[in-house]
Amino acid sequence: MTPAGQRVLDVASRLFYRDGINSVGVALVAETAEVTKKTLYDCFGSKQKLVVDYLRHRHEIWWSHLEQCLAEAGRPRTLTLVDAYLTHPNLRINRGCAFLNAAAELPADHPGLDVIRDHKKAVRARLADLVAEDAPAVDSESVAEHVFLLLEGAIAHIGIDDHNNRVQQVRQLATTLLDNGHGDR
Amino acid sequence: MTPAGQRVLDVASRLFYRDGINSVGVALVAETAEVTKKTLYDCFGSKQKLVVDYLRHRHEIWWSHLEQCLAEAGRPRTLTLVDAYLTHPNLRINRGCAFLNAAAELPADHPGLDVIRDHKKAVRARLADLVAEDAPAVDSESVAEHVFLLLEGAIAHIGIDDHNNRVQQVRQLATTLLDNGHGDR
DNA sequence: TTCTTGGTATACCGACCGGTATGGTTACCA
DNA sequence: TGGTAACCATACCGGTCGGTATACCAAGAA
Repeated sequence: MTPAGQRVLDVASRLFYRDGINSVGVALVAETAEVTKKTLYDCFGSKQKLVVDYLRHRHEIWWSHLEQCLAEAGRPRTLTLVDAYLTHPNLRINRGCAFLNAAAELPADHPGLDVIRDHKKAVRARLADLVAEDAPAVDSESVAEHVFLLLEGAIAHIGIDDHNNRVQQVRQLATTLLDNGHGDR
Repeated sequence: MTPAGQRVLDVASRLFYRDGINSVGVALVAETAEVTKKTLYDCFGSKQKLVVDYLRHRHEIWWSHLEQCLAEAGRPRTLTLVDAYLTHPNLRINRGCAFLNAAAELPADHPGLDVIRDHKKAVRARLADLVAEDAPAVDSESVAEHVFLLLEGAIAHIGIDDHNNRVQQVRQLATTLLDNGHGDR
């Protein structure tokens, strides 16, 4: 990817997340990235593809941050995943989940929806791994689903409610779940 | 509200929820409601106000349905609230939560955001009442928050994932929570 | 009977949308 | 030396956006 293309992607990621995909035109993206529309279209071909790349890019940043946190962390690493939502330096999570937000405004046939589904599936699967690792005694699938739902609920509410400590609450709830394994059966 | 105005609001509710607020123009709303744009603007004044009324309308429909379910239900009524998300006849919940979706695409200064916050706060408070009623022994605030997060997570994923039984899972988890009161402290 | 209310139909406005066309400039590389 | 790749600037395209203007019509109330 060329420097200009990288700049476009970075700017698009920031603006799409902050203001919504449909509210941000390609002209604004190009102008903010100090690039001509021609260059933008030479790099991405269409807004649709730019949106897909935005989602993929966002996933990659988040995923590599997660894996790095996991590599450095001690047990239980399930809580490390929860913490990763709070500690991320690059993507400021203050408008909820970029993927849920995108899913809310993209048309039903947009290829970006596949990226969103894959992202959620990946997080959900990684979470199941970690729960199985942390609490082998409990029904890990069920506890993973439980924690996943809590997390999704908390993140969806970031930027809506004022009190952002919901993720912290999820952390505490997850701790209890790992201990006594409730949510099984 | 005049008959034409009512028709506009009904159509707008359906289209805004199905396709997203920013993707639906006032011209399409007017045309679908078999009404002139002039009539639409006589009734609502602006798209912004139409959006606010859409959210309020959606809340009122949902709320009256909930209260009716609660009036007819036996204990525990916490589960009745969960069920209400599944059983609603009028508003087909197949694209996630209308309020979370709207919050994802509205600009930060849109007055509709207040309606969204109020709606969520109301549901959250009603849930706390019901938990206190169903399980007086447990820390009702904490369990209510727990169930609320589960519900929000499940509803946010309707229309993204294929398997829609997440609300059913929440029902089961909530049952367990009411029994043993975990999530407290 | 006149006047207000709630409509109709149509045409228009400026602004913005995603996307394209033309042409020029730099810099590196064979 | 010549060519190609990565950019720049600008202007334009058809279409849609939210919103307004003009003019007409029908029914119920004064």
